[in-house]
Amino acid sequence: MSASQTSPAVFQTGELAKSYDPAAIEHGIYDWWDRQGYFQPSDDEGQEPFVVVMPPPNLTGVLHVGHALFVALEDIMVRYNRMKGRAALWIPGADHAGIAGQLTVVRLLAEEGINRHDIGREKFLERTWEYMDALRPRVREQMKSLGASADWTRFAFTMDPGPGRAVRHVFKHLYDKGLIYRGERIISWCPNDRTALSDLEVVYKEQQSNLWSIAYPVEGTEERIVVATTRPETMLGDTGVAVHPEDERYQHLVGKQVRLPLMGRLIPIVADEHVDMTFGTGAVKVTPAHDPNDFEIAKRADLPALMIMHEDGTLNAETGEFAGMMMAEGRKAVVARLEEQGFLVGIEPHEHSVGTCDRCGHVVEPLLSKQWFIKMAPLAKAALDAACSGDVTFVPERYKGVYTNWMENIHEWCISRQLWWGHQIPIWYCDACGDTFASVEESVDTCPSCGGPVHQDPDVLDTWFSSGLWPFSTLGWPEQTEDLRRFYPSDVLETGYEIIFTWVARMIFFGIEIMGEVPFHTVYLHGIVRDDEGAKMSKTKGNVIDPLEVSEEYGADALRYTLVTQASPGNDSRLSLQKVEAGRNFGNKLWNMTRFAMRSFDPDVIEVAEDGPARPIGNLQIVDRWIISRLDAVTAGVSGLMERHLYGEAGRQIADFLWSEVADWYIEAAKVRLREEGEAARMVGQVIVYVLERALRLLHPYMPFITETLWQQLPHAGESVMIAPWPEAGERDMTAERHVGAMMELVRGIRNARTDAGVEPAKWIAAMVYPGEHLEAFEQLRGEIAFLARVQDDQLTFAEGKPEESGKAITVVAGDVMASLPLEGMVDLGVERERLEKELEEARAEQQRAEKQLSNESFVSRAPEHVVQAQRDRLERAGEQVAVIEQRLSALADA
RNA sequence: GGGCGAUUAGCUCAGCUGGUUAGAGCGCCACGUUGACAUCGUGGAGGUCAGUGGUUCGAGUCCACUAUCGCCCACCA
Repeated sequence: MSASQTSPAVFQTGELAKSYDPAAIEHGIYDWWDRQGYFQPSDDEGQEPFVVVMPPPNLTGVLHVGHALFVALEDIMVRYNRMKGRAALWIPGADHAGIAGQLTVVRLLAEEGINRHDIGREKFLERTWEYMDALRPRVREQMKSLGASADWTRFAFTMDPGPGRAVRHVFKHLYDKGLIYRGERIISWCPNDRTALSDLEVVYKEQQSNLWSIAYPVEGTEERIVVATTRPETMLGDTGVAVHPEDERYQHLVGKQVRLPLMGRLIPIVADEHVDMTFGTGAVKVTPAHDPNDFEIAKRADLPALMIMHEDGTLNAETGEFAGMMMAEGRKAVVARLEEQGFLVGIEPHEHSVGTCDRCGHVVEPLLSKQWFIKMAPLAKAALDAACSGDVTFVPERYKGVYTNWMENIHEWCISRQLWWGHQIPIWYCDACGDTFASVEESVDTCPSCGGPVHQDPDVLDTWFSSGLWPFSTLGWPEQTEDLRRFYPSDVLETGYEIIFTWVARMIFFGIEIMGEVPFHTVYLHGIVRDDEGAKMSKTKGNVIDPLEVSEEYGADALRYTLVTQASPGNDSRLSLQKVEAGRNFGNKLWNMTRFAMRSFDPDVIEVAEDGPARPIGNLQIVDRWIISRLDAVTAGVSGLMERHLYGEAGRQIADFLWSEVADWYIEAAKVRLREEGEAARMVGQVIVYVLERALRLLHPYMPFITETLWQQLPHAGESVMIAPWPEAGERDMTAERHVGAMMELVRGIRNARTDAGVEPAKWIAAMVYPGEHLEAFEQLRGEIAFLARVQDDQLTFAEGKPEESGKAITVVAGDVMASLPLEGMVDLGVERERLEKELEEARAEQQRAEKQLSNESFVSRAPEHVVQAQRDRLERAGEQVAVIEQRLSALADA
């Protein structure tokens, strides 16, 4: 079956539509690529793999514009490396999203009036799977519509059997090694979601609150000791008061007891170094079960921990009259009662940060609880070394510091969650002998030690546990698969800077611990895409830009191009529809350039070599040599930028080349020879096709759909631009660049002068040009110069020397080239004088700048020769300009 | 309390290893339907590159400090 039979209709050559319609071309191409098998890496062992593991989007909704950004960036990396001849593999996937996932389904059920506890765990999980299964293909389709060249045959979901098995193996490995343990400590508890959270799932928010001072009567004395707190309700759980051991104000009280107001129980006054003598009264209440510091103090002073809260955030029976109130309610009631009984001795406004749940926003309560933890110190050490040694590098580099700083101050990771949706902890308890053991089996029936009945720990793992295994769990680990052997470690991990800790760090230490090797060598970080006013996009604010709507209207190509080129690595960016529109306009420009090319000559006469249209040789005009040289310069520059991950700059340079050099100058100049037809036209065609085809290859990673469509229109070699080789840069032709540069300056100078003199744009004029060293070149460029500057062919003359006319003419000074435009009857001498005076001022300023530089002795002796020479040339040219303009001005004065 | 980033044209941003007169898109002004493109073309206006000091022959670019804004981290009762 030939490619043309199955290829999309838009590939059929023929007249292109007058304007670019992204929707018309983007549908259909993707499936064709897929059918061609381009998304899968070749089996060729000779090809070095290039692997990117996609950050798996949560299966909780549709994609947002942040997803579009990572798709664009990663796809650019993957397509570029594929064209470079690497066996490119981009592994797509999706995440079950733990709390977020469960919450989504809980809300959905709530709409049906169903509470998850009524239907039970099993039924709830069934519903969750239904939801996720329905969403999975949608997310996949959305990424496809953005052009993601990912290998869908390797698509992975964190809750699939493979990744699930990896989770159990890693858990057992760490458990048996003593790196996972169960312990009772203060954790962050979300009363709304009724689960423990890790430090990273708590978001601190500054809140204006109060600092309440409470007097605790010291038993057996008349004294009262005053403590300050931001959470007065926790006093119900106080089991002590602490002061600094060296605090002279309180030394006599240490060892005595206070009677806790409202509760009436006696609690001791203890000394602890942790207390800050300078803060508040220097005495602090100790609530071991609800504050991490207090818990530590209590451990040292051997104070009991008293829980005062239920898991739903209500005060428990220990709190007496306050039982049943929510913590916030309890606060008001406690304060009121304290005041009533005369224990409240002060309230002052105080700003402090309150922990909230990252997922639901509810205030988080510190709580003593028995949870599963990972001992981080040993894992962090290796992960830190990897960054310090350069095994893992960061783009931009500054994030290395963010990462190492976190690794150096790492805390234990609480991995158990009191949820239903997620990987159930593979720990089993024997009901007979009480044994606790980890198992890699999905289900265990009997205790391996005594054969008694067992039950599994009901909790699930933090969703980031499975995400942390992603670089190898997606490749089949713990099975020693062919994929694992060939594609681990991956090359670049591209993601948002906001998940360096939650995700990137964890993949690094898991990778090193489990695989013995870092999971990737480069971490590329992107920023947040904000709205055009710099605000984060959110559904509640109503400022979200839906990437799919936008790409439907302006094209996925335009969206991708815009997202990537408007941003720089690691920085936030602002997106607006206006910007995407500019991207679409660029697409239209490209479309019309190709359209012009294809209708200007017979494609059959274009010579095509093995790797594409043949590089034109032989009878080349200067402009041809110029544009090919420019293409080579851009190719080299862009390749270098790609290697350094400067994708935004690379994209801008490609577009800039196409628009302001190929379209604005080469194609315009080419019209002259295209009129001639025959061999001249054929040669121009060869050059245009060569340049366009190569530039389309450079642009392809950014705008895959339009480049494929247009590439198929042009004479080409191979099936698809997607698998065409990345262009190699040839030698530059500096001579051609210099001459054409001078020509461009001259043309601009003439156009400028025409405008200033008020010459009608349509009028063909006469010109006497003094090309200096460009004489020979300009003779060759005569037709182009005449056409571009709108000078009548037979009225364009070249002369040696400098303009000396005294008649009614306009003098043009353009770099080292000058011209005189005799415009009999059209020149307003006053206007011309004014214009020349302005030019004279500029030329003199230029002359002075060069003089100043050259008069600096140390500049001449210390700057590199070519820099000094450039100044000398500049001085000479400015001098000539000044002379000509002065001569002309004096001639005008005589007239 | 520590750390990081930003500050360049009216707006949004580039400017990679220091080197002529600092660029782009959008917006603005004037002109324009010349055989690809009005989703366009030609020309133009618009910047003491936040401030101060330093290094250097030379600084938007490197260093130090300051200011403003933003972000991250931290067991700030």
